Amino acid sequence: MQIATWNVNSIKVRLNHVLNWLEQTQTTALVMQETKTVDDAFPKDDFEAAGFEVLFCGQKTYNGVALAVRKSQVSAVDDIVFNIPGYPDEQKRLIAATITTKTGEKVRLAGAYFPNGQEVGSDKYFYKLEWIAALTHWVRDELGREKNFVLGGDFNIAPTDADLWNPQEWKGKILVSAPERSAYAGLVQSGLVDTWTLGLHAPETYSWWDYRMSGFEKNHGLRIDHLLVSPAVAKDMKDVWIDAAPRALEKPSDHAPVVMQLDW
DNA sequence: ATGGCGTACACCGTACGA
Repeated sequence: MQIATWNVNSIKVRLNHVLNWLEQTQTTALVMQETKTVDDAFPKDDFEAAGFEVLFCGQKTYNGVALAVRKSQVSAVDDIVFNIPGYPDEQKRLIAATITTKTGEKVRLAGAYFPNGQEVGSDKYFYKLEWIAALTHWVRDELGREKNFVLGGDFNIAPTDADLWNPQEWKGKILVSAPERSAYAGLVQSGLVDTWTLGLHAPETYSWWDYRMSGFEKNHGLRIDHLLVSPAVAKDMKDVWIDAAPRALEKPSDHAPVVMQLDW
């Protein structure tokens, strides 16, 4: 069983990339961010025709999240959540559901699009920190309820300097500031395992590259998309990687999928 | 210091991203 997260930067523009990638990789469940479309315009029929059940929580122009599961491998999708319970928010940034596989495994899967924060000290920055605090609170509750839990998404945080191609230029800035990194660590410490720390990875492996200045060709990237899992899931994890191939296609998203393979 | 590129909305440019 394979679970992945991908910031698609517009589901309408990226629809064929996403469906082709799901077909090629045979991924079981995918959470998507920055769908950038209202629910009425989400390409639901295209996902269903490709064999997926899809849930989505979107808005005009910005943000928006979705979750697709392969029907041939999943028998039930329950307890759907749109946005953080108890944290009223116009911005659509969280989706979750409990998935039961045909082999009888049950996993709570959440997909998150963390606020970008724009600039340290800005209103958007404080919203980012507040949003992460609310998410952390919710995750703690969820972990008490379901032993198999996966949180994937665009976290908009590079956890260490090894996750930046040019750490000296990012020092103290948005995506790397100490309060953001500390919020990331706090989220992990609420009872999750950062899957990236379980494997050996080539250095300079990133999940995002700027469209400008040939960022991808030069591998001038950041690693800001992550998969965090409960200990029970970590125990059955076989591998985790970033699939940079879709970033090399025509009209790519600026993010690449992060993928994890489970022993299920 | 700025913009460089891409997307959305809808102006014929602005907001936003990371």
